[in-house]
Amino acid sequence: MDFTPLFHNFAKHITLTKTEEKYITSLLDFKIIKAKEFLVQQGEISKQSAFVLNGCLRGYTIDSEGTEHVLSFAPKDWWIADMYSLLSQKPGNLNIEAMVDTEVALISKTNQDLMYEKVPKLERFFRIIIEKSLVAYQQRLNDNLSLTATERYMKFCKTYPQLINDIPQKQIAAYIGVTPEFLSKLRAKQVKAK
Amino acid sequence: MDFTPLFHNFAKHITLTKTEEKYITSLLDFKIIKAKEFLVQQGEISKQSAFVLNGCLRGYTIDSEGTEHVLSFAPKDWWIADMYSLLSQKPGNLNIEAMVDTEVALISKTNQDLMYEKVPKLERFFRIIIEKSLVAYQQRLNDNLSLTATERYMKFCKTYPQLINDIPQKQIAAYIGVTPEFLSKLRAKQVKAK
DNA sequence: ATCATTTCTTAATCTAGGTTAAGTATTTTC
DNA sequence: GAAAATACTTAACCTAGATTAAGAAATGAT
Repeated sequence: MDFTPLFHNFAKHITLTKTEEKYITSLLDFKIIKAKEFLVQQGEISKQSAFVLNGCLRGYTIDSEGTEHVLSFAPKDWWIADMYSLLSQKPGNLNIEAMVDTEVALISKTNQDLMYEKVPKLERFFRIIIEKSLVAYQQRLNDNLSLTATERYMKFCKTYPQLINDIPQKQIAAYIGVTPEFLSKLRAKQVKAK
Repeated sequence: MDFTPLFHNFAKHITLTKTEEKYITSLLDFKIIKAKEFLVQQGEISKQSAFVLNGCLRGYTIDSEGTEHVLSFAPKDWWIADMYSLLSQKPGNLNIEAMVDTEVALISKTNQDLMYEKVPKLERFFRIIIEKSLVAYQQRLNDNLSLTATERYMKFCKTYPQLINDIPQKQIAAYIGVTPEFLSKLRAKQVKAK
């Protein structure tokens, strides 16, 4: 149960004292999520955010046809949560599932609010990472409005080179917004083009 | 030049003293943007965020084919900025244009950073509104991945009832991600269905 | 190692939504 | 208030990507 990667993450934007680190540690939970198990499932009210210490989670929704849509992958050093449910305290529609056995640091909403009071610097930290996340989602929405499936796939490959070989293609398809069959067709065409 | 709506907006999440309000006011600029004029254009490095006192702005990109994609409408009481450019201080790809004559309160990035130092409560305020914005973009991305054009149009009508009659249909089309011709077809079908 | 499950590929067929084009409102501008 | 510009509609035709289906390859469980 080593939270070092989390404190490295904090250190990217703020400086914490040893005392503050100990205090924060006291508010964290550690959990191992086995492959294919869930951190949250749709319909539940989310109680916590997760920071991935190692392994990989994915957040996805299931639409009325039963099709999955991946909203985010969270490999090592990424934050993930059903922000909608966490903020509104209403049932969410996100499933957060482990793609491989995954270790996470968990912060409950209650403890996060406590942390903000006791260590106001964290308010800045989370403002900054949420800003970055917002920019990424705006960019991705824009990509979905303006790029073809092929362009989105190529962009995904550039943006997540480490994930390409580690995750099933059907998950990439569910992220860029095409069927697995069509992604397969695209890739076959690209190979020929070389 | 009346910033009252902005302080009402702050009051939704934090409480400011009169002194703090005066200090913040000293860091704001007031500007009238005439219809069809720009607050920012793609290629520029954004220097400020805007809060709409009255009127309406829209943020859109133009893709390689010359097609416009609306990322956000900002009517009265909304915040808008090219967050990517503002945070990275690199040239952005967002155009922010007034749809009608619009009055805005502007905060430069420099002054915003100053404000965070002097009035740390604002750090919380902006964390909260950015969180909400993030949830909205996640939801919208999910809608674009999982809903049909008709469903997205109906959802837009529910979400922005006040905008429906005030903005050109082609802007709604550029927001939900269809051509104006196709939106026109959808609407004709809906009218018949009644 | 073997069987079962899941993932990936290929190919034929289909469709939501795009494109092109031409005509009809509706605004804007002077 | 007439002319020009912009927005909206309709319709014929087109295409990127979906669907269906069936086989091949990879992974996992026992």
